[in-house]
Amino acid sequence: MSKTIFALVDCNNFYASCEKLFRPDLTHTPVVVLSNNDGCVVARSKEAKKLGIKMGVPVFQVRELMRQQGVLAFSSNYALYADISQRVMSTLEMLAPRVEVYSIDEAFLDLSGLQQLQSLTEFGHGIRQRIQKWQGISVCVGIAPSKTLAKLANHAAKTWPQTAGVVDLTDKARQRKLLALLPVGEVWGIGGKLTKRLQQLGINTALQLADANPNYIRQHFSVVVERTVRELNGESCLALEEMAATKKQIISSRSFGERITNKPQMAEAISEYISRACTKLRQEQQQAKHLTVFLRTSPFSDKDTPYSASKSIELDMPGSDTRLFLSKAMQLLDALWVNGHRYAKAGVMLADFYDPGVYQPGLFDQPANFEQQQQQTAADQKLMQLMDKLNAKHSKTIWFASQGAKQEWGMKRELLSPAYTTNWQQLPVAK
DNA sequence: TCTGGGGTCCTAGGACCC
DNA sequence: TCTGGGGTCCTAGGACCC
Repeated sequence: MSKTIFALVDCNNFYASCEKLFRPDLTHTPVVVLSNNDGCVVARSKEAKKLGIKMGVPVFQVRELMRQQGVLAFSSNYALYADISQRVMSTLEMLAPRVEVYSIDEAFLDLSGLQQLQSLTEFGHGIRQRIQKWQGISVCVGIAPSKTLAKLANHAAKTWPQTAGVVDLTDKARQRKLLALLPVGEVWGIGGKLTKRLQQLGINTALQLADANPNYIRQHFSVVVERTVRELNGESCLALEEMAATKKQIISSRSFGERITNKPQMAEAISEYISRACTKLRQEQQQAKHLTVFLRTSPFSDKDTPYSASKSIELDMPGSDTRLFLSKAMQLLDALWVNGHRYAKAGVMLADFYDPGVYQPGLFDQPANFEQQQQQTAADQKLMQLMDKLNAKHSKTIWFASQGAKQEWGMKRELLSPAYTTNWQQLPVAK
């Protein structure tokens, strides 16, 4: 049995690259992509990075710089990114036998056994060339005996141009050389808080973390960090997961384009979120028994009195019918709503999932109700299926009146690019 | 004036039981 | 008056990721 080898393939500046795909005129223009409501910078082209625009900054803080430097901004266009992502992932699936789609712009590949047949570095370059040619997206490839090391190898491939976008970190000496160069905060799973605590113990580099005693780390931190230490030493603790795990919760929430101060508008927003969450729930072919609704004012404002509240409810039986969750959510909203606040955000969460038909009623539930409920459920399911089918073609073909037609509180997306690949009306035109 | 959204996993501590 | 200890389950909150 040969040793496991992972590759991490990660798209470079993914959202910004997607925006440039159909705009050859922007090849050398600095481009940023904004979060919902055009609030923060969530992606930057390499030109924008060079200008010092940081990931996650609020747009208003860099607006002047962007104007001076001619940086072009786009609202996030998830329909486009998801479509390009799918194409990249299918290409990877042709090139490697086992692929784990880790996020919209990253995938882990299992390269075990490949070493006997060809050079891993060459294989990495093959991936880069193919995706560049077929999708027009540039990727970097990191190769190593554990996922955590593959992440670092990828980081190295992105950081140092002389690697030409591929780093093979299967060699132990090479691993240690790279680890010594990297601050501990660059390690996958080590965030800001852990970095601080580790530094207090004199652990500043990735190599120092790798050389720490796993038991000591477990005592002072957790099993998670202990696993990271082992992974840094080339011991694979995190397996490749090809099958997407079934979700345990579904959240739908948004910041409002404008603050909400009246309850009917809030009811519209909550209805919209319930509708999205239930659609997702049915896509997952699951039923939920738990519902949470939450509202809050802006945590950044110092003139608004802060208010943040959530309430939950357990249904008698798990379900996926939008109407059922709508009526429960409105009850929760009645209990949560307080007049006089300027609400900035709200959302709903579904949890406690069951496969349809497997829920065991409790000892004291009324069996008589179940038969009735089940008959009703069959009809309800048909209705929901029909609705999902209609909305799958063109979202918002039909919707519940409570969601509101105008949605004045809705997201700001003033800088949206066309849906080049997912809408016939907006296909790119070759001139 | 303007600050994203959607997830997962782990731990600590309380409630409860025997 | 004296007032154990161990186990389980659940929840809230913290930390991380992209």
